[in-house]
Amino acid sequence: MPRPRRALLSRQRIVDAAAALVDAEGLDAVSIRRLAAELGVQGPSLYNHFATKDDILDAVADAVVATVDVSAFETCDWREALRRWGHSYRAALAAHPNIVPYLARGPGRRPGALAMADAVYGGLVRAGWPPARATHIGALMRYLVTGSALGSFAAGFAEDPAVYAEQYPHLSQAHLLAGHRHSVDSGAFDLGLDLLIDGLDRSKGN
Amino acid sequence: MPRPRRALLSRQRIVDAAAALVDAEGLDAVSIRRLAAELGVQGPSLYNHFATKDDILDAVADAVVATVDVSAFETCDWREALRRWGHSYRAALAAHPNIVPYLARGPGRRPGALAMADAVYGGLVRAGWPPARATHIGALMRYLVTGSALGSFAAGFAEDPAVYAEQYPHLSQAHLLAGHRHSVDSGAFDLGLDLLIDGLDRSKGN
DNA sequence: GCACCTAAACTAGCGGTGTAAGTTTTATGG
DNA sequence: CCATAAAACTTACACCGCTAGTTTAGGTGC
Repeated sequence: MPRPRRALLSRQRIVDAAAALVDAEGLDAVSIRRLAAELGVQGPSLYNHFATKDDILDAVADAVVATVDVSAFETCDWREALRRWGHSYRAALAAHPNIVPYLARGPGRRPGALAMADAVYGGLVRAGWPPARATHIGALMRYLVTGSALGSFAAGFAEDPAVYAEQYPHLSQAHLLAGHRHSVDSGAFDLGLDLLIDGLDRSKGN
Repeated sequence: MPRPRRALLSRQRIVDAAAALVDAEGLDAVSIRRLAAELGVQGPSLYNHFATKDDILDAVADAVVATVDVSAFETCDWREALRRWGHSYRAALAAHPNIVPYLARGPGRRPGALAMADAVYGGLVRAGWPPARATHIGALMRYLVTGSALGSFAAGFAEDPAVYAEQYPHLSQAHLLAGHRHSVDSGAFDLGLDLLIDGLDRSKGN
């Protein structure tokens, strides 16, 4: 099949299909040939629209980041804005967990990530934070969100109690963690967000 | 070459070579054949010692985690212990940044990670923290450390100011971040650790 | 001391990967 | 109306993780 009368592909269609495939079957399921097959096309055709496979995944990752809601920095107190942003940020990653390892890898210099950084930094500076401090706060939030979205802490423990009995005396209840996985992970995140915001609030007056 | 008079390989030698290769050239440089070549051997020979490539990388990751110093939980106040552990944990990952994306991916059920969890959880509970809270604190620290070790925040910004001028009004100074990369990243981590410990300290009395 | 079994290397090869090169046909701009 | 660019194609390369089967050295029981 030479050039068709109407284009079969577009950047948007490719990104959408890649995102769906990542969500459904994970990062490893995304190969050029497999993705092309989902689009009814041969593998190398994708290179007419993207230079490399990573460019495709970059676009998928950025699409996820672009869904984060930063509007609170326009309308709310900085405390409430940080809280809403943090929850929205984490929720966006949690909605597409399979792309998170990729997203966390490289620096996010794409439009969605930059727009988010712009809104957050601008909001914090407008609220009176010194630039250096605003940078640290933004970085810190990123650490917390990506760290929590990346690997479940609770899932790191086997469900078989026998694993711990012998060698790890304090982990005798650890096998229960996997069952409460979501509440443990979100509880830890909420704790971190609270400590962070309260601590900043207290330090601001000084 | 059939079986040699003296074994050429051992699990330890393979892990050491893999760690060196990861450190020197990154995760992508580690292929079975390449790693074997470093060891003066053909690729499939490695499968006499490890079942899969991931098993090798797991061992590398666990060796890094095993270097984290948790002794402070035996000798110090929980506040100081958390601080020392946090710094040691982050330093261990920062010393081998290329393995971090791999480490952050999967659950760490290997001996080094479990020993660390055991010491931390045991220390916090001994200090009087309720088990659920101790779990959250451990998880939170992991989020902070892996989040900060994983991707440099500062490196996410291009050094070319022109990138920002048009579209991102608040990021006009962002091109300077890459230059202060380390101080920005460690400053944000230190801020987070301080806020976390101070906040916990204040909440403990209640 | 010999037979046996396992260990640890090998070679060959399968199916899959990302991507480069070159081909063909269609759509479009000067 | 023709030249050019676009968008699909096919072919092919070098590499990937891993399996299977082979060969020989080392250690163990009779």
